[in-house]
Amino acid sequence: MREQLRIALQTCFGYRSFRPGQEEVISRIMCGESVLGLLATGGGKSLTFQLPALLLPGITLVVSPLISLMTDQVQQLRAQKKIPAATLNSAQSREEARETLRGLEQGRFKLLYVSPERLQQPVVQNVLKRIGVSLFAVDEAHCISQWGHDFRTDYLRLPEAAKRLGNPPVLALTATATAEVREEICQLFAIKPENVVALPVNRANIALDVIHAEDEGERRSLALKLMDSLAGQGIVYCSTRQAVEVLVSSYQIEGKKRIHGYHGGMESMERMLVQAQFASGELDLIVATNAFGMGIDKADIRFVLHYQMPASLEAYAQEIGRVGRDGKPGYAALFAVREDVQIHQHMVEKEYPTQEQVEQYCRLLASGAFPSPEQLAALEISPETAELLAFYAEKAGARQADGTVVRNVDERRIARAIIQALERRKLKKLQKLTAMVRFAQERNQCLRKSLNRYFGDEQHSFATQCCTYCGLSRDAYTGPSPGRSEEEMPWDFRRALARLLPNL
DNA sequence: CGGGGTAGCTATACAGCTACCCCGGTGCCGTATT
Repeated sequence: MREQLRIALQTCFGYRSFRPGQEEVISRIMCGESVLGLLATGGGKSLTFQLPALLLPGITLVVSPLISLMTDQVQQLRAQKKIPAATLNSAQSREEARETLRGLEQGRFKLLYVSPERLQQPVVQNVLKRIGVSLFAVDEAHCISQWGHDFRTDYLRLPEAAKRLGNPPVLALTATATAEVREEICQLFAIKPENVVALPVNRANIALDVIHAEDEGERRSLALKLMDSLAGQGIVYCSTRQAVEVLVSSYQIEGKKRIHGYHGGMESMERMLVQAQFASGELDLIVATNAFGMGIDKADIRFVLHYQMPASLEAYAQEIGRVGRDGKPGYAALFAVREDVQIHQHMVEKEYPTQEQVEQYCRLLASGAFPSPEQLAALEISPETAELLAFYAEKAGARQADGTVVRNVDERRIARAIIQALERRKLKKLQKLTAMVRFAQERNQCLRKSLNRYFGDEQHSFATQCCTYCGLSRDAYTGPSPGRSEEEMPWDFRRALARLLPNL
């Protein structure tokens, strides 16, 4: 079989050999096993379901978190004309979606990309059931633990969907997962421990730096200097949209590089444009919230700065992991200011409903139906929170198969179950935050070891430089970057304006 | 909790200060609306 796979790889994709981990994953899938693949992004993750898609009889379903990821991949596949692929999502017109469904029924596709939300729709499930799903792939599977438990609960309904589709083998793929997240994914999809294919977490070519600053002012001047002096293209992560806007404006006053902000509050067209400009090298610096990341398939990003601390070491690892995929030296610096923990604490607090809100919600359930939008608004429960409450209420047995509420539901028991589930999640989030804080406040332990150990990796080798505490020369990463020329009119104009009107 | 914006005061400076208020991340989907 190994030989067959190699031939398929050569003839269909034009590669002579597999990259680390790929063959391992694919051969197990072809044996009908469910697999969890922990492969570095850019390491050819998508090939591990694209190749089986060609060899397996029915259709391969790919659950993907972002519309942009789905359209990108489908376009690429169509351009290569190797694999007939399609996607279903809300960016399409009704007509397009109908056409895709028709094509599916006629067996015109081998690969279908969908969001977890779309997969919940009965129409979609029925069509898939009829044509037969041979492989159920979940791309960026860390989203299950990262988002599933709070604002995208449909992620947690994936195992149920797989069951309804006749239990095809599942391939869950991600780049970063702690032992705990691995366990959760394995349990959800009944993946055997021996079918976890993991590559080392350690990124030997990235130097890890932590820069302690007393206050916001000191941090800002240090960061602005660093942004200007580091060589190559880079990303600066902030934890709020406001911080992004402010940092971009202050950089533009004196900074020399081509820079742009990026966050979820921007128009989707602008976001696409900015990402494309960064990819093509027309921008040197992106200042972003955690919205910027997935789907960035750029090998030569030279540095990532964390202007503020992220909410977990998972997020941190994912974000610095975008540096140096080409294997050349890269640099990651985290600015540590004590107060940064507050914003994350606030978000965790805000995210979950109060005990009283849960009780009132359950009282409404007891009256025989899921609360209406008006009732939810009266309780000051956001639509996202309502979704979360409905999910946990269902899990506690408050919902019947037809979608209505169970008669004479025990409101107290349901409320208790929901509150417990929410408390558990909240505690987990706070523990992750604590681990992140500990890492940021570290004053002598090797950062590489701390980070790798968090993910259960004991391999700590490094290529050029290790970390702040093992000794690090920042000068090694400075140098000229493409930058913008001084004569460039629009930029000079903008700079002059910024000087005059710093608040614009 | 803390950063940033703004109103308002002082009192003559094309500001500086304080007190106060507001807001804070990640994305599907579908329906109503511009």
